[in-house]
Amino acid sequence: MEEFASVSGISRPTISKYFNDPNSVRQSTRARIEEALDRHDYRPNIYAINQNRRLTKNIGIVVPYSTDPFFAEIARYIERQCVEAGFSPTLLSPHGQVELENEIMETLRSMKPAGVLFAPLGRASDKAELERFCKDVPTVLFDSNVENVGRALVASDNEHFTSQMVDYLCRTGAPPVLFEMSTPPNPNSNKRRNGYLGAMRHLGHEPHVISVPGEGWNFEEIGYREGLRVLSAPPEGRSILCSNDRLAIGLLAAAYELGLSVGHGAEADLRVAGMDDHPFSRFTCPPLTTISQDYAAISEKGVELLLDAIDTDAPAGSARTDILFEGRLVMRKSA
Amino acid sequence: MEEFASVSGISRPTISKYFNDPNSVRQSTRARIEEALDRHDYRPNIYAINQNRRLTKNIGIVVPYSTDPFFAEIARYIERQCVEAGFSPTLLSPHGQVELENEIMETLRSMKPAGVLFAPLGRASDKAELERFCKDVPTVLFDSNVENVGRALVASDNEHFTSQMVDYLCRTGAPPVLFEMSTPPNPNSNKRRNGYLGAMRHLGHEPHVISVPGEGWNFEEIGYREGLRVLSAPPEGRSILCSNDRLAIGLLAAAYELGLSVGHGAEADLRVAGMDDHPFSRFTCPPLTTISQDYAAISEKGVELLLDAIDTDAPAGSARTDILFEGRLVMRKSA
DNA sequence: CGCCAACATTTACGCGCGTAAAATTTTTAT
DNA sequence: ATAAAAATTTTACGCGCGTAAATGTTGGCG
Repeated sequence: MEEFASVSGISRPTISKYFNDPNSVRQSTRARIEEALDRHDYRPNIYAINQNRRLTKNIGIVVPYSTDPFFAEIARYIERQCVEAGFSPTLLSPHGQVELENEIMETLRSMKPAGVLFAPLGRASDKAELERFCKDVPTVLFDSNVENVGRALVASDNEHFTSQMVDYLCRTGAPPVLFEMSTPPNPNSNKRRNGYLGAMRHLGHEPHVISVPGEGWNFEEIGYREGLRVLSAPPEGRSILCSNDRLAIGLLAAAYELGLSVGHGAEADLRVAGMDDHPFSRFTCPPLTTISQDYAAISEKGVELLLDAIDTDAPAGSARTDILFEGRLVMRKSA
Repeated sequence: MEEFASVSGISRPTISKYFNDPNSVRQSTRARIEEALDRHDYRPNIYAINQNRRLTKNIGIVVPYSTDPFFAEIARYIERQCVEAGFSPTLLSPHGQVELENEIMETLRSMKPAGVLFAPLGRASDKAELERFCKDVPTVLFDSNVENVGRALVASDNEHFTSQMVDYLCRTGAPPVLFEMSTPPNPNSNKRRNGYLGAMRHLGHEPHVISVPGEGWNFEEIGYREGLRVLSAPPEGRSILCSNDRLAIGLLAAAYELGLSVGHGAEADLRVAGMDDHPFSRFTCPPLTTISQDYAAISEKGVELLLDAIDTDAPAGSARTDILFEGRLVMRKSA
């Protein structure tokens, strides 16, 4: 930088200022710097920068399972938002393992990020550790809630998701049963079950929940395996609402294998609906009726709230900002 | 570190040595350090470390499309391998855009990584830029080849993939047509086409390639849209080999919509096969017959070759190590 | 017991940059 | 034109660590 300062005829502190914010120097100075810049292609050393800045320009993004297309997609949105805001996002994922989630928090600490967007594992998360982390680093939770942790929460209104879908299914046919995991790794499932129970009762129907066994994040596999079992004697009403699209994808595969036709036509054996608008649900057989989450809105709001949190110190004890997004019913052929 | 050195009763340079390699200090010293460590939970500042080390312990991983479950999955394997070898992996993805691929190379340069595992965009890649990058940073290509770039290549034997599948399909029914994109974003498609052509001729059949239009990485969408068109008059022989699983997933959705039954039974209208063993292909309707890539083997070998490349300087002009993995035929119900 | 090698310590410097304070120059407003 | 404001330069220090060289210490060996 010293060298570059001399060849560009400008002092080093000014160059430093320029790289922190090109608009903080005079227009003519900026032009001179940028001219010198493409003659010598100098780039400041990020490590030296980050060592000396108390706050780096890094933003951590944590998703529970990066190979899940849903999380991959939303992470992609968030990354773009961060870059546009002038930050460097880093994506980390514990792949469903608590120990890795804790390791990730350690890694993040040493990255001294300006802020973190965190989609926790949920049920499995080490809440004490998470709470301690959020005390030190401005963190916005997304997708999945952990009570009283973080500066804000941006998620879907999962209760409303199910009630929306239950409304639709009841309006167009028999009341649905709920197909879910008995020990879901993610707390959203519980909200969805509550939404289902409430909506069914509100409409005067008796709720019926099918809780299937299964551990971990292999939702399609669980949906398929348990689907084979459950569908050998399809539930009365023959309308099935799956707790999420990935379970539905497995269930559809099971229905297909059993020779059951799925759809909303009179001739169909079964109606199946999911939730999340998983990227693949457009290509299932038949295409899956579902509730779509607004990826763009969630990620935008999440980043916006994080940037707020970053430049306003946490007023200790102040209430967390919680924002829930409603879903959009996507009617396809499965229900 | 100064502080920690004094409370632990050991000199700072020795502490520094310890963090670079705990085995480089005497056993008794190591014990004393580690004892002090859990009393004061000190952690060295990575930015200061990386500034002073000529080579960081970072490894860059680049995949063309991180939301594609195939790449997400292989990236996950690679990340794990890197961590086990004591490195810090960073996953980056251009999401199909060349400009972003070039930006990523810039980002990587400033990260001063020990090495990079790079799955290039392929056809779209800026080859000159990529070549320059690989001159400066030890890089191992994977998945997709760019001629004479990088220190090694670890990929699937794509020609063999198709010939393997063609053999199978011909042995069990009519010779297949090849369903592919006319302008695939990835060069592997060309290898696969060549494999198809060669295998068909070798078996004495006339090859028949259906090249459908479509841009970008929305393979399912293209497979679906063009599938609807192509399957309105199914090709003779009614055996279709798709250039990759994602196209096949779209094609299966189209077949389903058109009421065509897919399978290898006598009563089926169509046989469909894919390639890659996409995580979702077990749950298509019917489950997709495909060629599986060995994720674990590819990632292991890739990391191994990169570590080699890292501690042996590139003998200028020396030949690149190319390793191709054979696929395994996965027989499911679609063909 | 004394010697040698391996390991630790002391001392010292430098990495590339942020940043503060004071002095100076340039720009803007009056 | 002149004063005030804004931007820049000069000077100087520190961040937290790697690393080299010289010196000191330890433990095992004959």
